Amino acid sequence: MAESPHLDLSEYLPYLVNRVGAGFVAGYERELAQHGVSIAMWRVLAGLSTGNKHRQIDVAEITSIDVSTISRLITRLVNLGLVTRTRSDTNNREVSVELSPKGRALVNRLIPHARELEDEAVAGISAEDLATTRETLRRMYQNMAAGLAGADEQPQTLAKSG
Amino acid sequence: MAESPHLDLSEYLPYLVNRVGAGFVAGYERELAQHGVSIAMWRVLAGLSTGNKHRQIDVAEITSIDVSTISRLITRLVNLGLVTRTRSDTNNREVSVELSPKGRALVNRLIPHARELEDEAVAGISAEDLATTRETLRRMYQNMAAGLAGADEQPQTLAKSG
DNA sequence: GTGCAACAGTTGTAAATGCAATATTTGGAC
DNA sequence: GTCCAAATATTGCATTTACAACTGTTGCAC
Repeated sequence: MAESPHLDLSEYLPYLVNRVGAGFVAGYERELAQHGVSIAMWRVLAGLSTGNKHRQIDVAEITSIDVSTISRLITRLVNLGLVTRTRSDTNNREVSVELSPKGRALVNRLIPHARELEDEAVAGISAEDLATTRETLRRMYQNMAAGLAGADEQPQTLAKSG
Repeated sequence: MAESPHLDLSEYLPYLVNRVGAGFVAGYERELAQHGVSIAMWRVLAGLSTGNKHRQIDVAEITSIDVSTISRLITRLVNLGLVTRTRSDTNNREVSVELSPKGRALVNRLIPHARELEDEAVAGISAEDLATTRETLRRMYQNMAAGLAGADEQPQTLAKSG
């Protein structure tokens, strides 16, 4: 008779990671609500604040949110005046999504709170350990992206909520 | 005129963490589907596999899933025969949730795959860095739990999806 | 040029989720 | 004992989400 396998959650990375992720969400949600945006919207805005123009498919990749959800989120953000959506000049099936001045201003107001959220979470942890953790998380992501791309079919982005 | 604040996502922990979390979800989803369970169900089963009996509120805390969602999830798991739900002997408003033998067997079958998922994600990363990362994630979680409990009201668990 | 597969985005639909309201039970305070 | 607030679970309901189907566009192969 084989031994029963056992999973120690306090050592299991998917558990540790997702639990901290949920903590970040819970911690930032109320702040965002005061500014009239959801976590998902914030993710889109934060994604748009980096780099230049983005297609919706790029935003989906950056945020790990499904393209159909991105489509609807962008519609709402456009209606809120935070984002502009224009047909790409070069490619007529693509769309160019950008922060509007109002959206940029909102992001600028939110970023300090985002920093604060991170600072509170890492209180008492050494800069060295944090650097190691960041690098490890980046490498884990690379490993998973490679693994998903290689696995049978399903060559696309590793999306799916967060 | 104040400078525009800027958020470098590749260094921002909430981003790095949630992106890896989404990667784990994407990577494990298909495996779980073959066994007829969703990610949320797996989280509940994994939570129940540790320790002894659990009330639903305990499961909610462990899994970072809302109590109302847990209530419905448990109902489905009971219907699948994977879990038993009985009124607690000692306290009649509580419920005792346990893995059934069938549920235990399923968890035992799933755990090796869960390990594999983790192993693939950490390929090429030193044991030392992983230990640091695990410990850092635990400490971040503690910090956030403390922060949320202290903040104004809202003394409960830092739940909310994952 | 034509045809066709891949790409980008949108929309329909069913399922999952969270919040608020509710019911029930418990454990003091008095 | 009675009363009342807190704890636990469930249910109603509106929102969010993902998957699949669909439309339109592009870029090749020929």
